[in-house]
Amino acid sequence: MGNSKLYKGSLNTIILKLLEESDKMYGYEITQKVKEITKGELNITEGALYPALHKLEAEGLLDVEMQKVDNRLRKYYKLTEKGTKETANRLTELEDYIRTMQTIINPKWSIS
Amino acid sequence: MGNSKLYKGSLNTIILKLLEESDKMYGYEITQKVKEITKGELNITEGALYPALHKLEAEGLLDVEMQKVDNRLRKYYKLTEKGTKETANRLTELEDYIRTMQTIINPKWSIS
DNA sequence: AACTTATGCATAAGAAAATTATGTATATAT
DNA sequence: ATATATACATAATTTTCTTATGCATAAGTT
Repeated sequence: MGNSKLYKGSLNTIILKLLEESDKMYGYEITQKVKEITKGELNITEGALYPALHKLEAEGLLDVEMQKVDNRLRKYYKLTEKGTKETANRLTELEDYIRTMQTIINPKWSIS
Repeated sequence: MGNSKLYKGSLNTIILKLLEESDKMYGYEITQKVKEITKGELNITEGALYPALHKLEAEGLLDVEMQKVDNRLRKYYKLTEKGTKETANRLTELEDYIRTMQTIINPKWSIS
């Protein structure tokens, strides 16, 4: 259990990105989707996911809608307008971070 | 101050990578080097750097050597043998993480 | 029928790794 | 004289995880 690869700070961006793609999702669905697209590399733990969702909701980035399926309760989350804007910012930030990391890992300053 | 871009967990890998490149460096030098190669994007704070260096030393990944230059004390750090091996691991891990993040950000599963 | 795994949510305790704020001290530039 | 740069360090706090636990229903297994 635990992946030791989920670098702190990126979970929120992952959630926002998935919601941008899929319109609305519920928590458990997010964990499964991440596991699927990363081929098991990333396993979002519930202890990290649910508090993160609650926080994003509290910040006004997500809206919630309850739905009962097969006698089990689901909480569907979707981006608010504010959330859609913020998603773009967070993605840009993550892309910048990745580019920065690649600059350090794969230094061009050693070529000259 | 503070950059909000230093995703938690990657600082140690950055330090190790720089030491792999430069043989030996002192703390302040590391902050300046990172600032330089990232064009000011990443600013390592002292409150993060020094405890990180102490921890890496305690783990046996770094060796220390004091040196007085211009009446100011410098603590030069260099990789131990163990540190060199661990650096390779951490870099692989970071590359995996970056690849995973790119899979999520830039999804191929939306093409089909 | 009993048991395990999957689905679905939640929270609390603890650890890890930052930020922010200090503190000390010397050197250099204005 | 004063501010900025160099050089280290630590304490308090915050953020963000992991790990552990709890509840509840559905589906599959022995």
